[in-house]
Amino acid sequence: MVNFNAIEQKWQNRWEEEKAFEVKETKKKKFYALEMFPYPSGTGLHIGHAFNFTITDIISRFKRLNGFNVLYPVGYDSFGLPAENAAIKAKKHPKEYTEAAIKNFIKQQKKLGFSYDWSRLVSTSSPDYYKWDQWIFLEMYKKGLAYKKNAPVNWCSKCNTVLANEQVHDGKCWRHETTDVEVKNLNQWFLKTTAYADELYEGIKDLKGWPEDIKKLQKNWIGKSNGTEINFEIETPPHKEGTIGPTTTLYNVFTTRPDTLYGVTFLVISAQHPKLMELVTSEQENKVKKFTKKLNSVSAEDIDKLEKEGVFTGSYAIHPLTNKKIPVYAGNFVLASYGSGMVMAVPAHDQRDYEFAKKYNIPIKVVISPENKTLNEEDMTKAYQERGILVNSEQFNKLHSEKAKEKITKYLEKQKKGKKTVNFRLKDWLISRQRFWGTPIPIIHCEKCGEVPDENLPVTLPENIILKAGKNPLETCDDFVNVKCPKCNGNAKRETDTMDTFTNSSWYYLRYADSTNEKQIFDKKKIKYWCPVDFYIGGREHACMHLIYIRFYTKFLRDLKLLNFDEPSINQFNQGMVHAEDGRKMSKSYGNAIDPLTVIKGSSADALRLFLVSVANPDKDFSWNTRGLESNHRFISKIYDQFNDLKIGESSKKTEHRINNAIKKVTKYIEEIKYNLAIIEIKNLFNTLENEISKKDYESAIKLLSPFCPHIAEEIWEKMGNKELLSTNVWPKYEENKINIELDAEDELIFNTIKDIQNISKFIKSKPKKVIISVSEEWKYKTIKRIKKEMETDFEISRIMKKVMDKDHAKEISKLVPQFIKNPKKLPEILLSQEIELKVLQKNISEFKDKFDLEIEIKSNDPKAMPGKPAILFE
RNA sequence: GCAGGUGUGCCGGAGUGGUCAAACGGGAUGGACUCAAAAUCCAUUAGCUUAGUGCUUACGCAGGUUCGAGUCCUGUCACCUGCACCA
Repeated sequence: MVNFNAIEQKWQNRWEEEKAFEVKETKKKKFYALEMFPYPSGTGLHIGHAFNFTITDIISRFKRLNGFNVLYPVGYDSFGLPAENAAIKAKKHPKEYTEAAIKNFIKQQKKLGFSYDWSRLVSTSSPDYYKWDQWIFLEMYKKGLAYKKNAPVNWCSKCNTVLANEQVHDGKCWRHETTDVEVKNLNQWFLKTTAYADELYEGIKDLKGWPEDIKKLQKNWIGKSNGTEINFEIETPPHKEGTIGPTTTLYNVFTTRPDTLYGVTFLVISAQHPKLMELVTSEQENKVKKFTKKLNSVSAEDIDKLEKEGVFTGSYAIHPLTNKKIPVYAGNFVLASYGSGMVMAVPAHDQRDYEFAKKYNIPIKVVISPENKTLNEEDMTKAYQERGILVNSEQFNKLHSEKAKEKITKYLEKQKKGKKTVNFRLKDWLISRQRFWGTPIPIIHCEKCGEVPDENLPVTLPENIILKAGKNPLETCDDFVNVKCPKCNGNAKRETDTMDTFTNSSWYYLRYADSTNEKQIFDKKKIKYWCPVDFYIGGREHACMHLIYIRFYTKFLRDLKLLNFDEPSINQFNQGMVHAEDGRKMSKSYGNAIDPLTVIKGSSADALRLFLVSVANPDKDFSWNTRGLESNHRFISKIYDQFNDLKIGESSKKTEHRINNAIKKVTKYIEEIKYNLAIIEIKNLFNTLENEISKKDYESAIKLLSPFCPHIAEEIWEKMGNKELLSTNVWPKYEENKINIELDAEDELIFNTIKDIQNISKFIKSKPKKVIISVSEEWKYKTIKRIKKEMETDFEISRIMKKVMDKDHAKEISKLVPQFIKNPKKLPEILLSQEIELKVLQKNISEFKDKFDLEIEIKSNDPKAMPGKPAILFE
């Protein structure tokens, strides 16, 4: 028995000793392969990680062999809630917990044989790293891109703390099953992602190497819409304590359908709108308060799952064009954060508004009519949301919607009652977290000077502290909180919010290029050489958050003149999800999780790697399957055994063809990240290898295998007498002239004919002495006939004959079928292969004789032969 | 609710307009080898069949485009994923 684990250990040690994958800037062309760095959870590496890293390692090894200077770094996104929770439970500092987890991760990653440059390791919870997070924050702060404002959070009154969405279960606190989670407004830090919204949106179309679905998701997420901002005057009721009478205030609403302006019969303000209460009359106050309270008991996430509901505020707005009074409602379906948090409602032409109007008996007014029809309010059962011709719209009647949009907007602009505007769905990024295990925000609050940036970086997390459940521990840590103001040296308090961990992961790819720089965030020259990332691989779930944040940071740092490119990565790849054998999500709670290390112990790292990428295209989900793993392990053992029996000498023409063809195909498939198809080629190659082969050809075969199974490949490579590492050798080149498809056709033909003879032998139950193979004309021209028939029905040749054959065969066949002379290049491959079959059949009579010890005769153009297939007759 | 995706033989999955009853793998059945098993190798694995590169029915369901659809379009159903404090 071969001990694969020992072989793997041997090569992992060699790679490490020789620093085989450590890189420096050189004159060579670079390739930067990056996987989304993991959160080092206490439970260690799972199969999903192994899958992600294997995909990236394969492309890294492939590019390295192809002469690229490959940067393939490794690191850990080590701040975060789970470490904090675990630390609370274990009464330890999260740092301790995190360091142990990272150590475990490193061990596991090494066992899988990834070709990382370990010297560049980055861990975001280390002050050397988060110092630069704070630095970026301050740069943003200086530019007005980091600011504070009120925002809702989930709040548990028992814990007296903010809850993450994850800690809210069915509207209750995760630790207090009977306590409703409240929505509370806190003053929090934001990054102004909206400042780059337009560039983030418009830049999507230039992301040529990104998958279409990710681009679509981002587009919808950023949600650029062109529309019109319309000013509505609202009569504000007298304030309760105030003595002033009713006043009018201007409120803006955003709409993409200004053409429906005359159909507005009410306004709806978001129930979460900060100024909502200013609009509420004393008569309506109780009702409104009751309504908002009901909403507050629901977690923010669930609000849009509620039925569309609302309540009248008591106030009326003035329609800007008709000057009519229209009621203002507070509603649960209007987003406070989109546009101005208030919408104009056109029940006749918007389904949500329609339902709302029906519910509260608000009038419906048709202003858009389908082209040859009239709409009637009474007959409507749902809103007419399509474009059409304007009616009931005074001077704009008879205009088409699109034209009317323009005209109405222009008219409003003239009247100073509105303007053309662009709106984004993208919100500013709330980065404040009321937690301990994150990057401290480097701001000091001084009573005299106000907010003062703390330039004395890094602002580090306190170390001698035991975390407790509940309140943010930083708040109670006096040493951390009480500081002197950097400006006036008076007493001041440090900001206790920490940053969202997504800030850490928004620029880590840059730090890898210069991970140990203490003086600056990175050396611009190094960045210029290594960045942007050539291949960025990770899960699809990051499409809308991480992948937007990383683009945002990139653009910001570019504007600081630190980068000379606009986008973080050239190519993006998203691997599928790994499901357990039972089809469910792999998870500890289901008890169906698979530990990669256990798998390796039972078979080999190479088998695991091979299996992970052989089942399906890596961008598809796939299910774990123990049998599949075993069969891959067997394949590896087989190669190893096969090598021992192999005679290194001369390759036959067939072997040369196979090897060169395999090089061509495997290279193409790896480049397209179609590893599953590459592996099929590799397996076919090894399975059909003849036992004598030239050294060069066999080495090529091993090289093809090496990105997938680097350990066994190195081992065989060494046994062949090579002293240098295979991992840093050169990828084989194929020779086109050695590829000869006729050899494949020959194989197939021989194989089929043998099969036929066997079958017929069985049928006649006796061994014949002579076999006559007769071929009909019809067999040869069967396909031509079909095409002719198709031509009779006015059929376009060029469309069907996409598969082009080479000139020589085209000529031959064009002699037979004059119609094709016009377009000989466009003959289908079907014809080609059958012509070859005929030739090869004749060429290989001798081979049949040897195999079967019988006489074989071939009759061409036999009128008696069956159409469709060469007939085989026995005597 | 909004957005994105997926649906193929017993199973996992290739496949993007014609060489498709469908690559490759797994399972199952039969056979070879063996005292036996494992491993390995070969065959079969939609139905019918006069045994033919034959016919019929098949790529979620219902329509459509086309000479031709697993592949394109429309509708529909089912499932999966994301939705801004998990990372």
